[in-house]
Amino acid sequence: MPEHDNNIPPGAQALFRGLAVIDAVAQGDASLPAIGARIGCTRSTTHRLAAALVQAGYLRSTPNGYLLGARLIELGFKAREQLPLVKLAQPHLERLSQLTQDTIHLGVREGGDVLYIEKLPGTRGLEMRSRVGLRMPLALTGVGKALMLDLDEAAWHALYEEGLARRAGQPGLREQFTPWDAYRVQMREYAAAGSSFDLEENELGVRCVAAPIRDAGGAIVAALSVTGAIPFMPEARLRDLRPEAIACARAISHELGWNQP
Amino acid sequence: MPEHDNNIPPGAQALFRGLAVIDAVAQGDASLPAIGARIGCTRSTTHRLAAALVQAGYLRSTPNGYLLGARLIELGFKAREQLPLVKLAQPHLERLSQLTQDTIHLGVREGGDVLYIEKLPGTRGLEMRSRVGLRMPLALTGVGKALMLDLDEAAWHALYEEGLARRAGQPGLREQFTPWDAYRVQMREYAAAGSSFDLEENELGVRCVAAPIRDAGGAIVAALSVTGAIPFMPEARLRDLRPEAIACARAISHELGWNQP
DNA sequence: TCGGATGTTTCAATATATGAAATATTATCC
DNA sequence: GGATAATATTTCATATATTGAAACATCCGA
Repeated sequence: MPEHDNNIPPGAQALFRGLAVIDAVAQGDASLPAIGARIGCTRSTTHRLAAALVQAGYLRSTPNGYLLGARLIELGFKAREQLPLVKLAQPHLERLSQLTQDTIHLGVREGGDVLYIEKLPGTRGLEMRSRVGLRMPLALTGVGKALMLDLDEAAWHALYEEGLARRAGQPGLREQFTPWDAYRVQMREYAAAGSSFDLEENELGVRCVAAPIRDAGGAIVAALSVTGAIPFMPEARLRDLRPEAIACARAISHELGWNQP
Repeated sequence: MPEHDNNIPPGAQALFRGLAVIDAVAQGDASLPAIGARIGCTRSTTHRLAAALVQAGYLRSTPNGYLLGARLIELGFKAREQLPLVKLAQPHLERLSQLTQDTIHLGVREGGDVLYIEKLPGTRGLEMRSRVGLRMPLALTGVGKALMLDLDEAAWHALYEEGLARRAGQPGLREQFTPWDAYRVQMREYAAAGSSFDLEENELGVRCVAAPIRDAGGAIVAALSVTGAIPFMPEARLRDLRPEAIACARAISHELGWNQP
């Protein structure tokens, strides 16, 4: 539920309403009344915007409602190509994948979320829910925590709270999530080590090691993770994988022009 | 270069201009003057729309200009999920891929283009330019021709001309493309056989067999192809692959509720 | 240090998007 | 199958949101 900035910028109400229609459809609203209710517009306005979006290929109109259109598929892949990171990181991720046999993720920060921009499935069978194009709260994933390593504690706390709030209402809710005190201690350790873990906090039965990728200026611009189901990820193996993940991330950082330790 | 219907629908000028900004950026325009020139707006208007799109995550603003934003990655993958076809066809395509070792494509019609919605790379090394999210003129590709099989000759001719016109100005232009008379004869044969070929018309050194996929109403809604580089695709093998491609397409059609011969 | 190009903000004028209401279409129920 | 509700689509007067010009700021390369 990517919360569009609710403050509509001046002079772009119609555009924003149009984009809100796309959002509504992306969230599953298929009928005009449903879309209209979500974006707060009358039937005629909603219809006009939706019709325009269909004409532009951003939506398609099926017998049972509106769906996202083919133009978005096209733009989505083009957008991914415009991230030089994906192409550049590919060979490194492949190598890591073959080395570990596990699932590899690559993600970037997008507001308070991590957005996965690449996933190499891994050869151990077991599939996880993650997919390219999926968003997850930063604070609840290994990749997300790696993206947070350079932030200060105030920012950690804010993202932690935001993540927990977002999780409320989710199906797999675990009532007693790591309390903030313990979380902070962990994050400090991760920051010191230059790599984070995720120990089933995000998805039951799934663990991962993650490491940040830095650009020429040293800023964290992405993170990768090695992820696996519990049977393949005992504590010892996680520790062993850590240097591998860090090394791979560093190699990619190097290609981006980062040369510091 | 997906030509948006130039007739803007009434009451959606601002929305359409915003989408035009996205298009311009997708086509490589990075600066406001470039975008403004393409969409025919003043600097202030262009800036306002672009700024709004950045705020919405549809664009991102980098030191050297605008690029497509992360929101589009997200929506692009979601759009693909909303095509039940992809998920449904997956296992069939996998089987075909393993059987043939070649590259498998799945595409749908989008205006006068074919839009690839799935690609299984194949294990023979040789990579081709095609990618998921890419558009190609219908008339110039194997998948495209399979999507055209049910149309009449007038439609074939229109798409043929459109395809040739589009190709003019492309780098790999082959001056003497199959003339219309020969093309028509080929298409008739394809229509009778329920499967099309592409013999290097689209990309030098690449050949494929394609077959249409039909929905419950018998309408062609997609097509798949088995594609390979010339060394692996002698005439004889192409002929042998034809029944395989047809069978696979038919199996998928069956899942869509199509039961006729 | 300058000059040209690009990015950003302001504001009055009006073209444009808006919602109410009327009409057409489709689905649902008895 | 016919009546009824729900949804889709079109029309149109109104006011509001969008527009472009112009002023201002900022960034480059010379």
